[in-house]
Amino acid sequence: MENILTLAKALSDANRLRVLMALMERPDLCACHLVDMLGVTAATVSRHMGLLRQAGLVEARKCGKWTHYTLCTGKLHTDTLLAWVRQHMPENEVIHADREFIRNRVPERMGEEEGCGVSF
Amino acid sequence: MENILTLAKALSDANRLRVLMALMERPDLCACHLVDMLGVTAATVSRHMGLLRQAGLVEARKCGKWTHYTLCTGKLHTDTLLAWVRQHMPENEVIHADREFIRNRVPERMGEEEGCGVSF
DNA sequence: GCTACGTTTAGTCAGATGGCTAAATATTGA
DNA sequence: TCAATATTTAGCCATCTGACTAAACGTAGC
Repeated sequence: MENILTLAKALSDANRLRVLMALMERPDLCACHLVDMLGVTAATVSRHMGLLRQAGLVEARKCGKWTHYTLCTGKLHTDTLLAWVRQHMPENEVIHADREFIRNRVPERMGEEEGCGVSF
Repeated sequence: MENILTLAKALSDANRLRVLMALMERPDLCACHLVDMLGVTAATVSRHMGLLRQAGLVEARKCGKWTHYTLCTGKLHTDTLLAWVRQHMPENEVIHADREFIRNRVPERMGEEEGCGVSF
């Protein structure tokens, strides 16, 4: 039950849902992108990502100064849950704006070595 | 997003998960059964059921003095979500005990007219 | 109408949650 | 080493949540 509870709580916040949708649109976003996209402080992003990581929904990869996040794949229960989120998330303004933000402000391919490659 | 948020929050409580699992085991439980099963007050059960109802996961049917609850079916997003819960809920002690409770203390077929038919 | 019983609502309280700022930590580059 | 930048941790505060009690509401039966 703990596992399901942890996953449900991880989805129980609008900003965390936005992050998950963003990572479906563009894997490998780094924290500084999420700070700008959500409009909250780096500290707040850090805590949200910690929760998503603890729930097993995302994994972090340190790349120099930057931390890149990716959706976890390969586990049946989280794969199914993320598919459910993607399928039933309505196309609202916020999600649409986030998608635009990513397309306009986040480079298509982020270098493996040189961090996120953009300064905001 | 609201809808997904509401559903995620509905699943974010151990007692509500127990209720959902109980309703999968035995549809049509009435509030007094849930009061005994969860070991909380009727007021608390009432609020939990209100949240589950608002989320579109259960529906209530008034039968004389008693209120019977059933899982909502027929909507893709909630059907999928409930299937996910059923499939990935681990067989822990609490869930097992609840199942035993239902088998031992809740009659197999509850009358349509005469309420839940048991007194505790 | 009155009583009994099941449920809901109102009001209160403790603990969890999400946000912030400030300080600490880690890494890059001069 | 020192400064700059990205992230995390600690500490604080406002709001949300889940529990309770007490009171209100609804229905059945006398």
